[in-house]
Amino acid sequence: MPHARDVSDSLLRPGEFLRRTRLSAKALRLYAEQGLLLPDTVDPSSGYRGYAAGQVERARLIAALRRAGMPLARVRDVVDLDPPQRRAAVARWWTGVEGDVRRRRVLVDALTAEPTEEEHVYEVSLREVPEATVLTAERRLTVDELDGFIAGASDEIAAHLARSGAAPAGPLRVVYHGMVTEDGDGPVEVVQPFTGRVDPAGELRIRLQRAGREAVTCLSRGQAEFPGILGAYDAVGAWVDAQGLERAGSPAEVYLSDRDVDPDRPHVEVAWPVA
Amino acid sequence: MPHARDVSDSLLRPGEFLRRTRLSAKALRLYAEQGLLLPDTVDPSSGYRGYAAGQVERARLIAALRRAGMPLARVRDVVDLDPPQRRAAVARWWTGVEGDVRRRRVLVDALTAEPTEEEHVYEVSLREVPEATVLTAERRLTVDELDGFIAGASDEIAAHLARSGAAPAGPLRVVYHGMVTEDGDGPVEVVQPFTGRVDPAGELRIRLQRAGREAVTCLSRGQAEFPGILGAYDAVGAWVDAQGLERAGSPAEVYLSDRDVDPDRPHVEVAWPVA
DNA sequence: CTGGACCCGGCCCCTGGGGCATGCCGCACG
DNA sequence: CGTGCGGCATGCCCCAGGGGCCGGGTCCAG
Repeated sequence: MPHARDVSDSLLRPGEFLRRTRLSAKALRLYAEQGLLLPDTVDPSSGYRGYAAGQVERARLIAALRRAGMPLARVRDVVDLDPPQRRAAVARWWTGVEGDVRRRRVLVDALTAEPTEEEHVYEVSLREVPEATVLTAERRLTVDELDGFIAGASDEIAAHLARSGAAPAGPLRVVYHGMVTEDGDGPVEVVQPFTGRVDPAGELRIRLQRAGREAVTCLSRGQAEFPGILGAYDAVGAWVDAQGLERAGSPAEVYLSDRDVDPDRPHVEVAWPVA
Repeated sequence: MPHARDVSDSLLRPGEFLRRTRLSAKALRLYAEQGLLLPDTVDPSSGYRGYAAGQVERARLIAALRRAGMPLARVRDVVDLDPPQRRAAVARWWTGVEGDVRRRRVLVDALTAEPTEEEHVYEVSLREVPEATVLTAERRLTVDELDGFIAGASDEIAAHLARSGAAPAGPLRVVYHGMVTEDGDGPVEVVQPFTGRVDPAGELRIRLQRAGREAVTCLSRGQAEFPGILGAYDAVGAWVDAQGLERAGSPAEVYLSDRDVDPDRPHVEVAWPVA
């Protein structure tokens, strides 16, 4: 029999604790360093750690969460909750994971689909855009802030329109002013046409969008997943050039439907103003 | 208009290439260093990289695969395949990812399930084990080799029994000789009782398993997911002690069903020989 | 010729550990 | 009472897949 048993009948040396929890030595030390699973006692002279038998359960919980793929930072938030809250927190986290997997699956589906008629999938056409009064929010940002900004700005715009008694008149646009001409990710403008009278508020501005023509192609949600959408920009730009037209202003994405709808239905247009 | 356009009408400077592919500068340099996306030209004096316009497509493919979560090493294997093979390779990889997610989901389900009657879920009982002739494979290994060894050994055993005209007589057992008594992960033995005559082959050995008694509890697949199964070992061990019996020999897992069946059906028993 | 945009290489940081080397600790056995 | 061995600690380098910052070189327009 090993020796550690009779020192104190519930103080486990690391080796024994490892066997009971099937953690790795490195993991165990890491959790100790990070305060996630502090040893019951640490011998000040030798540095030897001792774990209480009651810590086995906590260690196994941590091991289970890690095996489920939960990051240590979140494990830290979760382990100290009481069981019902903990279950809820784990479920919330897992919901996010599943969402992420769904997004990746859409991408993979697009990558593994037979090309069928991928070439002439971008049917570009020309259309007239009437003058419109629009409520806009504009910001310079980097790629990772993009989704958050668009979601936040469109909510803000919708709320302000509702407060003012005005109504949206047409789909939401996101104009990328900085695509090629400027540095980083140039200004991005979220644009909502509306009818009625609205005052500016906070970062929201009102401007007139001039009438004009634009080249446009329509994408399903599957096609619009990054980075496939870049092909649409290329296609529209090339079509404009091929028609002998001139690109004027900045390209935009026009959102025809909310997120999370059928991936094969028309979802977004890529539009480029021409002169 | 920026300057880079007229040097060579299809040679892109990094900045322009970044905009077209929406990769990050760091990623682009990394891929160049790793030979995944080599620049068309590198100015020997300045080190400036230049990309051909035709490389945009490849870069976007890489970006898409990375966004789907494919590791760079696998991206490297996949990008150079011709499209049909590439689609197949991506699909194969994704199948593995989905399998991994399923495994994690089982764990999360177990962690988020209401405890209901978790305490007395381990119903331990005592049973007689008759003498049996068994074909076994034994090896010392570490935790990460475990699954592979068990799968390989059980296949090998089944094949050898079939070759010899013998038949399995009872479920497969995995005996953990090293659980507490020895270092690392002590020897693991895959044990298949059989009827008929069989000669030893390769690493496969034949031995007699003595009759005896064992304490045993039955687990569903959900309960058996690591590390929940450790609780079952604890429960069986504690039950043996509580009955005033003595643990004899090494604990074993008895596999009643194949993998990937209904997570709530009985799947595995944890058995501990007693004297 | 000078400013500013652009670009290079290098360094340190993150997560969640794996692996190795070097050296201490302390228990059992001879 | 020494000695050997297993357990344990510390420290260092490594991985992917980059992010971020710094110092300095490049290149083009005004």
